[in-house]
Amino acid sequence: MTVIKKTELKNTGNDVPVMGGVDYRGLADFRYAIRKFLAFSEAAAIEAGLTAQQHQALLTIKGIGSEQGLSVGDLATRLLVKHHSAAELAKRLEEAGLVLRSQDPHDGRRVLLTLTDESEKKLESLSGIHVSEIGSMAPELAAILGALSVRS
Amino acid sequence: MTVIKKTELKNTGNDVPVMGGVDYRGLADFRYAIRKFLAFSEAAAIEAGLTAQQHQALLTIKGIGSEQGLSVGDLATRLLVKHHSAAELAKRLEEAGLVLRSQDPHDGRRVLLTLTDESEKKLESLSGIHVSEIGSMAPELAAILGALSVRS
DNA sequence: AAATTTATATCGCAATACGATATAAATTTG
DNA sequence: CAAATTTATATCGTATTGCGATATAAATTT
Repeated sequence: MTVIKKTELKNTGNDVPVMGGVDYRGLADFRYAIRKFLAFSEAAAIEAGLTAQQHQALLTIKGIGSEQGLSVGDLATRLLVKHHSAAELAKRLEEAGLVLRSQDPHDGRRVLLTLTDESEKKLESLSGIHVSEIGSMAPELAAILGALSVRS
Repeated sequence: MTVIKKTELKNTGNDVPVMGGVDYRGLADFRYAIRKFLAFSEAAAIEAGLTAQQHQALLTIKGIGSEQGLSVGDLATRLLVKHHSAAELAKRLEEAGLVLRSQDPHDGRRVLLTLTDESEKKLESLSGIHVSEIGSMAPELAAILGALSVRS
């Protein structure tokens, strides 16, 4: 692992980092891109009367669940949170009238979540906006990823 | 805006969504990819004795800052948080011995943040791990982005 | 020199994910 | 087939963290 003094490879612009050095600028740019997307997304969700978490839960239920819905456990798996965190999220969603809970007929322990008409509409609208935004940011993101992957 | 009954376009596998429909599955996959990356990153940071926020702050200071450091305000801008949230983060970083604060000689209001030797080492190690991980996930992410961008 | 603007800091609050724990249904086992 | 174990969800108290409101201090404008 070659360590080079930072004074020698300081990024003062869009320079390509010195070979062998760690591309801190590229990594920082990648984070910034992710944060920008998440900030955009949260603002859109809030605008629609949802929290960012609620929006993502709805999207997961709709995108990953079957016709019968998605279980709380599967929601947790997909959101990468603990099962009881997903249970709490599901409770809040139900209280807000955004999901319906139903017992899985094949397994009484499981609770299946489905969207309501209201959340269905909100999600459809939000999803359109998001596809557009992702389309706009994709080239930049691809460039960042490419630059980071070259010297790895 | 064409609305198609969900029963007609339910994603039961890796099917390409019906033309004109919203690609909920693709959007959900994109979110999942982001969450996986962030979860990986947080675990790596914790492993190194940092919180995810501290790690990202260090990366931003190193990747975006000049030789003299990065101001609290610029850190806030890049992390997309409010200025006082960045100030609190900076305070915690200093308490943890991960950054040094110094007054900007050209503007007494500004506080410039620089890494300590310890955080410099931690960041270098973490950054190497991250470049590898990003290299691994890049193809999948590109595929998801491509699929989402095609029908937009 | 006073007023305004800019940069950072402090305080109390709210949201949310977590660990520990509980309940209930399904599965395994003796 | 009943007891023990495992699996799925729910509840409670706690800790972290970002925010709004507010404060302080330095720079800039008037």
